Amino acid sequence: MVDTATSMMDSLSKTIEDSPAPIYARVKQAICHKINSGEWQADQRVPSESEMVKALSVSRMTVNRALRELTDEGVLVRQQGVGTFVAQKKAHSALFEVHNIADEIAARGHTHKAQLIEITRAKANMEEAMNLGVRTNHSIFRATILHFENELPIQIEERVVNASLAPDYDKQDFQLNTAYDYLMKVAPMTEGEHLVEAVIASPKECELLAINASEPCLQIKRRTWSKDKLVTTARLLSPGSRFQLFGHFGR
Amino acid sequence: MVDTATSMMDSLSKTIEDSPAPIYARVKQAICHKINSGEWQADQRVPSESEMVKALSVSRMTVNRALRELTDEGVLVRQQGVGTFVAQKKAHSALFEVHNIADEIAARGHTHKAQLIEITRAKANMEEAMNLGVRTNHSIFRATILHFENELPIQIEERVVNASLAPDYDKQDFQLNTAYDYLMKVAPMTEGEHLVEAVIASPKECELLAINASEPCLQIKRRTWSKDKLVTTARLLSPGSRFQLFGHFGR
DNA sequence: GAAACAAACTTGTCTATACAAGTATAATTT
DNA sequence: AAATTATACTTGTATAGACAAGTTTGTTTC
Repeated sequence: MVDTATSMMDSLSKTIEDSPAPIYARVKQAICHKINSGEWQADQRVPSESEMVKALSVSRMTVNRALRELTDEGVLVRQQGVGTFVAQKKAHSALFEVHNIADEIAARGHTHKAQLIEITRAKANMEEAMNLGVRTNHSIFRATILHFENELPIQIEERVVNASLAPDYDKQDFQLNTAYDYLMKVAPMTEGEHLVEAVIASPKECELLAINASEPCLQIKRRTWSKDKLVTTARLLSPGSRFQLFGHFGR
Repeated sequence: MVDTATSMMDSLSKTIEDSPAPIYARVKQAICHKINSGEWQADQRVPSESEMVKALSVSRMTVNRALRELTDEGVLVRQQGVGTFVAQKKAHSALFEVHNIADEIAARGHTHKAQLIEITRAKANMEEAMNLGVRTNHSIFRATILHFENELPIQIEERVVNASLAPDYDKQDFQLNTAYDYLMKVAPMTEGEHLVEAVIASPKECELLAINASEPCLQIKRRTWSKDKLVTTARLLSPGSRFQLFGHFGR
């Protein structure tokens, strides 16, 4: 319906005004806003690429990139020759909920203790910069913390924090694990990802964890964002015999 | 190094010849082949976009799309002004969203194969009954499947299925992995939970996975519900060196 | 030798245009 | 009215060129 399409496009073009982000990202944002607000319903046809090109005065490649990325992200569904439609919300979406390890241990009725192995303020090397999405030599904190549950070492935490976003990170009391609370306060977690694998710990790590060299360990690499900013990367290493990871998805 | 780059590009351009797939997809494939074969190592710099444009006689937009998509998939790491590098780990299996392992492997551009080790219809013993939320002696299927990625064993799947909810489970073609599709059809997944830990495989499992006895393995125990019914429990075992688990939360 | 500056290289993004392939709609023929 | 054909619309993909922004390398100056 022409009137409806015009109306959709008119408000869509209003939505993407005034932002320093790339145009393709703003188009994505505007579309998501339409969907999240309920204005565009599941299975509803989205304006065609050429309609968006006209309404937004941008190139088709830019519109195409926005729509394609939203399709990859499961927000939209496209079919060649037919059109683009709002995807139905998936029945399940699995998440790790990221918890404060102290709270997890307390929830088990056990006692948590943290031992700060080291913390330094430094300039990010190239790898750290890439992992944190900052420039090389950007100011960071590097911290290594050993966590105990009922006096038993349960996890080595190696963390790199963007010092710009958490300037007083090194002033926290790591024995009370206030560092976690501090991070949540200055840069509330909005997004994260984890990579989990089974590894063998290095000799030094075996010593810290009080395990022998052949014991398998669970390694979790986690990156955490606040809004669009990558706040911290962490590598968590736990003996397989003492640590499990639980996840739940669905209702 | 010019010679090395020329060599890289020469063989890259040979790799992408003769395929009906879109050019951007062929470029992706060729790059993945270089990486998976070990010819391009982690952290190694990949030829620049303009080098690839020249060597492959394709447009920069086409190359850019291939590199960008591989970056999104975790295969490559890019930094503006610096270059494109091979990422340190393979594209990882998305967990906690439950996917068909065959689809995950195909999405990486690899070949999946499944070998049915055994399947039997049986009466649930007490432990199986408890795990499935059914009565002891309830009718179940027990299946053990060995999954391969590019001819390399990557995972042992031990599964127990509630036969009432999936009566034709044993009639599926496990080499084509239609069992997964069948389960999704008769009992669509609405809820699940996972328990992940690092373990050492048994000698028999080491043999199936073609690993030595000291290699750490990732074990995932998963329970899956359809509506309020527990459909299946699975134990997935993968060598740490070949398998990672990825999770994402937030937007 | 160090610092400052310029040049070159690299990725990020955008525009315009074109053709391929698939589908829906409109027009024509029977 | 039904079938067939043509047209229009839509997404998929590709090319060429341009400018912005970031980084590295080379040159010049002190």
